[in-house]
Amino acid sequence: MSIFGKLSFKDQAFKLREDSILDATTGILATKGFDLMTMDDVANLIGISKPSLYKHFKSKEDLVGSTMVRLLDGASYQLDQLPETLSAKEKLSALLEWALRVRLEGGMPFLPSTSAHVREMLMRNLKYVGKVLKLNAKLEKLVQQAQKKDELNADLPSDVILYSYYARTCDPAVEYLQRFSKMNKDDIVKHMLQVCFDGLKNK
Amino acid sequence: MSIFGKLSFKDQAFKLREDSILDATTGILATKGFDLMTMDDVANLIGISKPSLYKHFKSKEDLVGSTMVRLLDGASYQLDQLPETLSAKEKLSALLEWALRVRLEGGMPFLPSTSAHVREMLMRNLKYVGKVLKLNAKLEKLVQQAQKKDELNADLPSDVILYSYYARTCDPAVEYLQRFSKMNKDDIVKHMLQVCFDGLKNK
DNA sequence: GTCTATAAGGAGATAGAC
DNA sequence: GTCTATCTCCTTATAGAC
Repeated sequence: MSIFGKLSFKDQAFKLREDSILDATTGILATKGFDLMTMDDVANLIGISKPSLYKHFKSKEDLVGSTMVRLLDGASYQLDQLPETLSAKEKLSALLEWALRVRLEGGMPFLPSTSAHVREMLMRNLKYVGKVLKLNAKLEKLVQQAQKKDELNADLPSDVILYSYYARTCDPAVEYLQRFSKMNKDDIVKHMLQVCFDGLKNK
Repeated sequence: MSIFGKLSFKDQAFKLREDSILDATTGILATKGFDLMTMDDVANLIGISKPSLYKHFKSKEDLVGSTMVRLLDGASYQLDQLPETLSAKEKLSALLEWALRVRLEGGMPFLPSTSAHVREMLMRNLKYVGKVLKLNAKLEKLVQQAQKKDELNADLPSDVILYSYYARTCDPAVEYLQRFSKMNKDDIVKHMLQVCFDGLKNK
């Protein structure tokens, strides 16, 4: 009994440390990106040594994969939490809003759009691929529902809408607005959502 | 006279080689990105040795800067060539179309949006910065003209439109469509333009 | 499990021969 | 001006002491 308790506590502590490693990784990935993030960066940020870091994650690839998996879990959770009363388009909008706010708080985009290198690496991660496919299927369905109900443009191919939707989650305009305009976060989100669904042209 | 001729010929050959180096760099940047592009990649692709490459460009930073400057020159040239009969919005659309086609042909986006690291590097390049500011001023003016004539949404802040416009020139949806859909280039361009100006929602 | 120290390899940049 | 060979630094990853 006391052994179980001890193990459980140890496991908890281990899990907590892993979470803090993932937090650090998320922040560094958001600012420096994959290629420039070093294992030293991560270890130094949380005050452990590099070998200790490797006790938790067996490689940089593993560490980043785990980080992305956690992010995907967050997105899926958000999507599942949305009230059923929302329309398909409203759900898509709400999830995009969540993703934009995550980024504005120092998180990172959950699409590895930036680099073919990173994309290929993640595609070797079965856990990641599984979760991506599952989330993708849900979003694909939402897009098609929204098109059927004329909430989204039914003249556009579904994949054009879906890929453009993904692209908006990592739209660099967000960083530019955050850096160069005096706009607050709420206004940035509001405008990004409007641009996504209504476009740049006059209504 | 013959000396002048010889020098001029040498200069021409030099210029030609430099152009082919920039071509190679453009292609590699488009596929691998800055961080993963090595000077060996560039040298090998055009069949010269690395030291020869360094005779033309004194560093990787210099090489990439020169490549971006040439790309900016191309964009400015395109913009200046557009007939004066086009409206401000039509000019913006035509330039975006040009940028998308450049990317579909294996070129690269002309916004270093992907990486803060690359952006900072380019900002140290005075020639690059000068040309960016000049092009940016022209585009800013076009955006404001289009808003005044109600071709673009006047309710949106100008910088939201401008940054979103830049973002569309490097929209990752283009690569996804090119890779995963059977769509031809003309259709990709058409849809990307529509999504940019009209958004995802039903009209 | 944590650290110090280090191996192994990659990539920017250059020396020096031709 | 071009190449072969090399320097130097950085980064991933691990060996081995405690």
